[in-house]
Amino acid sequence: MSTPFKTINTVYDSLLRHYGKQGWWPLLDFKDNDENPTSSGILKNYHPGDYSLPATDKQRLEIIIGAYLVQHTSWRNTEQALLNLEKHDCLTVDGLNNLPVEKLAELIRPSRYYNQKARYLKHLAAFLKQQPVAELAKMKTSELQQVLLSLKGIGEETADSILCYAFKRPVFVVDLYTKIFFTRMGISGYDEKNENIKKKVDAGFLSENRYERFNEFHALIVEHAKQKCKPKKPDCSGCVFENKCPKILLQ
DNA sequence: GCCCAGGAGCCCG
DNA sequence: CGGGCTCATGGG
Repeated sequence: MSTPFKTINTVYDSLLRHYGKQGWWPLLDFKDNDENPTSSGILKNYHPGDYSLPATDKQRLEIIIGAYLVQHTSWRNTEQALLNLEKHDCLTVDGLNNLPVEKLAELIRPSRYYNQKARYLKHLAAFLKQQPVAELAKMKTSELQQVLLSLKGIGEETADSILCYAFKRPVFVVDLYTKIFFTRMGISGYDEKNENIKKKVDAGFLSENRYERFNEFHALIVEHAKQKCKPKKPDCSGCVFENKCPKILLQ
């Protein structure tokens, strides 16, 4: 299935106009204020339009850990797990390395599969002790992607999320929402390879402000999937694409 | 009670 | 490779 790059940009523009800038990736503390490191209990710290974030290695690490925790988990539960980690000074490489895996599992319990994720995060922390986030940030995107994919608990989607939101690389994150939305819209086939879907978006986003567009597009698709293009029960009435979407069935 | 959330590893044919 | 199973919280 071939999709003109014009279509990608039209869909992106419509989503952005309708939903606005999404402010991903949310951070507990985006002021980097040492006097108030725990974000005073505020939960959804989105930062719409501020693409200078993340600005520190601590913030990058927070996003990387959040990317593990959010797997197949609501952001609400993920936030709680992150707040528990921050409260116990474990949103750091050393903090994680000094924490027994059982205690870690306890702290991240609100996120699902916490025993598994605790093991993976211990593995991550041991790796980052040798290869700090600051070093990863210097790597080429393709090399960094291979490194991320070599870690237990990081698959294709999580690797791309980390590349885009923690390291600000121009990478389009393909998730199940994306496949469903694109299929219904006739942009891609449901069984189409992620690599092919990425190529279509890459071809569309050739202009300036590339990173910003990759950042917003995935976040916008997630928001649209939550509100309207829901996986099982799409709510097409009042959808931005109500009159344009061919509503192709998923099979 | 049901349903679903910003997935990945592993094992098998 | 692709399908099926496991992991195992909390809100609506």
